[in-house]
Amino acid sequence: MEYFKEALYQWYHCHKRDLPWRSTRDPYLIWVSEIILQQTRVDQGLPYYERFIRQFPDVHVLSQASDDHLMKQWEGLGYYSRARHLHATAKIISERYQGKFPSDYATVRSLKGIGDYTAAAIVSIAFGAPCAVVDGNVYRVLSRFLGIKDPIDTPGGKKRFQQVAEELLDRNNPGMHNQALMEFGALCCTPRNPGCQTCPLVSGCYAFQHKLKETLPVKSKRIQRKIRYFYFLVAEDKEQVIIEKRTGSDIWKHLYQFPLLEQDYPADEQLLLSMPFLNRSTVNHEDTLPEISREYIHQLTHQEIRARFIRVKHRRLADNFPDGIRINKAEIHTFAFPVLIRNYIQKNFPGEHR
DNA sequence: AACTCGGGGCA
DNA sequence: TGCCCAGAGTT
Repeated sequence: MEYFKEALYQWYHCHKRDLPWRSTRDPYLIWVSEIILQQTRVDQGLPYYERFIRQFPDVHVLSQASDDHLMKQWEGLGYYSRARHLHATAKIISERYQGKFPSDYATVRSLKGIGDYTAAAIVSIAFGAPCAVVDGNVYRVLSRFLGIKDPIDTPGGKKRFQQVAEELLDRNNPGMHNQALMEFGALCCTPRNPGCQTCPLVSGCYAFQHKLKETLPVKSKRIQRKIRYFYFLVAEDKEQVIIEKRTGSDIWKHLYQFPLLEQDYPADEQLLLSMPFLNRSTVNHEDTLPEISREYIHQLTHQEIRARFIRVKHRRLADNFPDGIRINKAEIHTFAFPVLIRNYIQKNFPGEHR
């Protein structure tokens, strides 16, 4: 495997991208970048990273941030529990560790939002600790090059890949080794249309020789989507509109939305207009009739959201939203919304965006 | 072990 | 459309 490693490092030296978290060893910055990059492409995460560290340049500033401001910075990035865990962990580091980021794997691994991958990434990159990372890139590169057919989404398979990665690790420079493996998977050994023509490792690649580059790595399960129907009540008058905060164990926790009626099936329009929740917005003869928006379809990994917005323009918003939050429309852009709702807002609420 | 958490990019 | 992305937490 020395051939593999030498060729990989050579490739990395020539082809690595110039990314901001590569020019620092500040564990805080490494940590933030790793959390943002969980299940997120570099191209998508990069602008969020830049803005995030500008807003929160160190762990103390982050620990002092308000929840809403933090979520606003994360708006649109998805997997919002990452932001919550980041916040909680920043407080722990700021208080219990006096702002000094722990440097051993076990302690780092015990922090909220940091699993096996992220702990290994932080301690290897920031502190040079001999820990091997296993992420989607590593699964792909190792399964293809070595012809490992164990599924990557079962405990047994994960254990196998972890062992192989640890055996392969260059203990002289674990951070560089880990990043080289991942960068190679991201740029050359890609999920589809891998660059085998220009690959420096092709001569030893099991998948290439056996024409298995389309079938490796192996996954045992496949995802299935369920469809949910969301009907949002946009109750407003000239100055104000009603929103509420999402709680409970569901998507978009701690983001805001308009008062919601959810169904497992599409609602008939007449039925919709007679919905009890619409009565919360007392419609009287001085108000305009409800307007029902087009259907917004929002694809997520495990579900498809089909949403409509029922907009009621009141002459004067009554005090009948006990669990809602009454805000000035001019402030609506300071709250974090799911992308689906943000899209609606941008088209239907004039004013300064961000 | 199986589910669930988002959003965007790609063929 | 289905799959994937510098995965982690919950049940």
